[in-house]
Amino acid sequence: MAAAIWDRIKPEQKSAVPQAPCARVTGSYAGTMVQKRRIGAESSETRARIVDAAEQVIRDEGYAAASSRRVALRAELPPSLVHYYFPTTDDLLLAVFRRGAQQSDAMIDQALASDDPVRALWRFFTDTSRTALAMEFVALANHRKAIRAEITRHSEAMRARQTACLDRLLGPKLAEQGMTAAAMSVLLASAGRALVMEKGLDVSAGHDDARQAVERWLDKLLA
Amino acid sequence: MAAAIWDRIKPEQKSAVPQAPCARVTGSYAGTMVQKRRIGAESSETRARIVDAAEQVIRDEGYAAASSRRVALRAELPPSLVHYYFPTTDDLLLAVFRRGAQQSDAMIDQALASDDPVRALWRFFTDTSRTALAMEFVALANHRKAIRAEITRHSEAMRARQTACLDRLLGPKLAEQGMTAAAMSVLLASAGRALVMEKGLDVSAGHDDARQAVERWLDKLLA
DNA sequence: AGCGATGTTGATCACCCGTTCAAACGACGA
DNA sequence: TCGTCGTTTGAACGGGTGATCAACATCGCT
Repeated sequence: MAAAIWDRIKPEQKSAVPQAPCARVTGSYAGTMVQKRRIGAESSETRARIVDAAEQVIRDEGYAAASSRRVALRAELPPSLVHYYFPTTDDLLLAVFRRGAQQSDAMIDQALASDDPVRALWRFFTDTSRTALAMEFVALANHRKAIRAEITRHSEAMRARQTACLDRLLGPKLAEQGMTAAAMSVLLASAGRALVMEKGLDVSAGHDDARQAVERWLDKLLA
Repeated sequence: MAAAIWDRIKPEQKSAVPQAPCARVTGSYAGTMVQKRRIGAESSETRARIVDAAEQVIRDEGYAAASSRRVALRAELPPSLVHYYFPTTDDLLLAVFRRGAQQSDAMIDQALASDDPVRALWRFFTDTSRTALAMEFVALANHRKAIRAEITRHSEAMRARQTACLDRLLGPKLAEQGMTAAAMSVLLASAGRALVMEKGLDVSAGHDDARQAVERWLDKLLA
């Protein structure tokens, strides 16, 4: 009766979700912190292959399947190699996110620099493959603090850039409707995400109508 | 070298995510399938406590933390009791979802029956606690087929009900703007979800503006 | 009192996970 | 040729997880 009862009585004992069994601070030396462990070069081709595999796993099986071992399996590499390049699984996920974020940034830059920036932005927001991955990371953020911070940072930066651009392009027009560029950025992004998310669930009622409504609105703004 | 290589060479061996080690079909008897195992009554108070605990865990720590053992810990019950009432973890998650869905339905009914149904619906869409839980389930749907089907079913039903109601209330008004009730249902829901989701990430740029824009739009429609 | 249905418990199986480690491998400069 | 450094490998440790089982407790009914 002794131990078993304790196991279940204590309502809170540790933080959420698995987590590492022990801290990874192997080498402290004469008072100065030294490199905890060797880490593979960032330029390595193997490293890139691991990031690729991780992104595929997240895409295909959801972020919950993105364990270091499963990623290694997909990359056809031994699991320990994953940890050679990414000491922590968080490091790996962060690398995947950062690469995706960079690609998103590039796509947005391209959209905003095109000759029909607003509609290009709308197309970006409704781009299925990219948005689906982004949503996985949002879900991931709920219990991976390191990633959460990065997502927040990046989201805010994207919003700021889009808002500035939309304001430059449509500021006065939007004001006529009692609207701001910031609001437009939020609403366009939200509509796009919703369409993508629901499509992933095979829910599509009203999607064509909604899409048309948004596009009609854009037409009116750009007239 | 033998076994280890095999472990990592085979790119696909099993389906995604952990899963049970063996099928749960203990009792087949003389050709007829019989009850596989005893299952607790649906009316049980303990069962309700388990569902409560599961919902709390999902809310607080994300769905990935919703393991049967963690739920049991939160409910201060031995883990095997969870499996007595919910043979499969999917069963438990499904029960949590269904209860939440029922509550959502009730809230929507109440909103649509109120004397300002449209704005009440908008308030419902921006209700933080409920929407956050719903988002967890959307993420969950990516790799739990049983839950995915249920979410799809429920989402479509909700959409249909809202669309019908909005059409009755605002049909002509919406047509003036080249819009449909279905589009409005999609767009209102998407805006609400986005606000909630981003708030969870501590991203709030443009939120006040977006909220105001939506409310101004509703004002105009209801004028 | 006896008995079965219902609820509860702790132990156990087999598996997956993150992480670490010591040992090997391979290219390249001394 | 040797040593070194970056890379790769397999095994191991500790722990979490879904699921099952045999036993025990409790209650209502005959």
